Amino acid sequence: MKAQAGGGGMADQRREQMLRAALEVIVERGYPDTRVTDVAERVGASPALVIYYFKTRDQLLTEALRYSEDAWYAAGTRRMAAIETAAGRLEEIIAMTCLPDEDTDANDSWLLWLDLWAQSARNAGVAAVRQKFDERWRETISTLVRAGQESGEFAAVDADDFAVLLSALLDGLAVQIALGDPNVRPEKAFELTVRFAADKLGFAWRGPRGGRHDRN
Amino acid sequence: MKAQAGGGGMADQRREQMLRAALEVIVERGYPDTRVTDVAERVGASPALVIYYFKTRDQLLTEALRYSEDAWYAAGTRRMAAIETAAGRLEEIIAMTCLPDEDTDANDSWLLWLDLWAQSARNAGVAAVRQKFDERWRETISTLVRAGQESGEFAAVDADDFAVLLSALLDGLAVQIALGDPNVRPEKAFELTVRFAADKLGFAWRGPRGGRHDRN
DNA sequence: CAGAGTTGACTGAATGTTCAGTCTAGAAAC
DNA sequence: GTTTCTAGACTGAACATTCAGTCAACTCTG
Repeated sequence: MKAQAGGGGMADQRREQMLRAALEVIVERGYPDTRVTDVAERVGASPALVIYYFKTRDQLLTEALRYSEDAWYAAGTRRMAAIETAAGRLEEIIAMTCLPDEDTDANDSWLLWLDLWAQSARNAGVAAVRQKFDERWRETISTLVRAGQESGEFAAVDADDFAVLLSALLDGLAVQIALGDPNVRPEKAFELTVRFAADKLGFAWRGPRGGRHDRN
Repeated sequence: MKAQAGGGGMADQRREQMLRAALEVIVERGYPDTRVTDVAERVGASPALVIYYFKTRDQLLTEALRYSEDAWYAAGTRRMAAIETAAGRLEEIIAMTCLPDEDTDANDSWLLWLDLWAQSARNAGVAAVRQKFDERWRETISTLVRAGQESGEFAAVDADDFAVLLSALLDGLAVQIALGDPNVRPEKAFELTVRFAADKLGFAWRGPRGGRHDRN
């Protein structure tokens, strides 16, 4: 029964395992209803061990959110690095939030965001995670826009304003998509958003992708 | 539901008092941490009485959310009725979600929305409230757009697509505003959004002005 | 290299608290 | 005098966190 410690980095592995388990539970039950016991069960350990690693439930959950956001951001920048045109990179950003994806568990990210926002209102730790993430993301967008402007792909709009607008739009659409609103299908949301961006930034868009994942 | 009418709806008054109290507590503590006792205390009654009226905590909270959304929607349509031009009405809609307001507790609405969304993911009752509210709101926008098109104020864009876009944008901005993101000030959000709408619908906007919601 | 000591991972059984919801019975209204 | 409203005391379950200690794998030391 008891999986005893083997070699050295057991602890780190265990921690990460718990973080991932916590994310699963948060998606299933929601942040406030995620119990230490749930996480413990999922990694085949006792609740006491989870507390042993994270000190408090709140620390576990906050760290789990940070872990998830970091992973999402990293995946995003990794993907964008593989695309040459600014327009293509922008399209990828939009696709990441609008379109479900099989590689990552991006699907879960949406639900996680809802919890992240709701918790941010009262939990300082969570608020910090969100703040950092949002800033980073808007920064990514505005940098991308400036790059496109320098290369002549994009028109001369205010990059920061555009970043605020686009990120807000994506957030709003993500809510609808996460909650499965029948009036806002992912493909539709994607198309509307790209059209919006193309219109604002003045680049031509070649229409909806025949099949997404025409991987570079 | 079993409003016995009879001699003065004391019961109805009590109910509404409790609903309002519940909303206050939800804003302060968040939906999941709102206790029956909190609501009872706020109306100077016993927890047992609150349960007597609402049967379960969940029913109380769900009904409170519905109550709030209905009130917000009603306030919105009431205000719009007083404005003649479609562009003016649209501006009012945007102002309602972006700008803090002294009459209503609209400020609270934003935080309420975050909870509403997060709960919608797992609570069917709350999900129903949200679904209905969103649909109604988008309907309001698209109807307004069509009216503006008939009167020649607005260009011929797809009204439904525009409604999806605008409502998502407003939702996304509401998140930032609700959480007090320093990079997204209310006035800025308002201006960006009106510009977006004016651009899309092809009407002229006379720029930000102190004339509108001047409370100073 | 035996064994004494040390450490890190781990657990089962409390502990204490927090709440939603119930029960009993009294007060008010009709 | 029955129905409606109300409170106080209580129950029962759910949980986070603590505690005291187990167990195996190490590192010394003589």
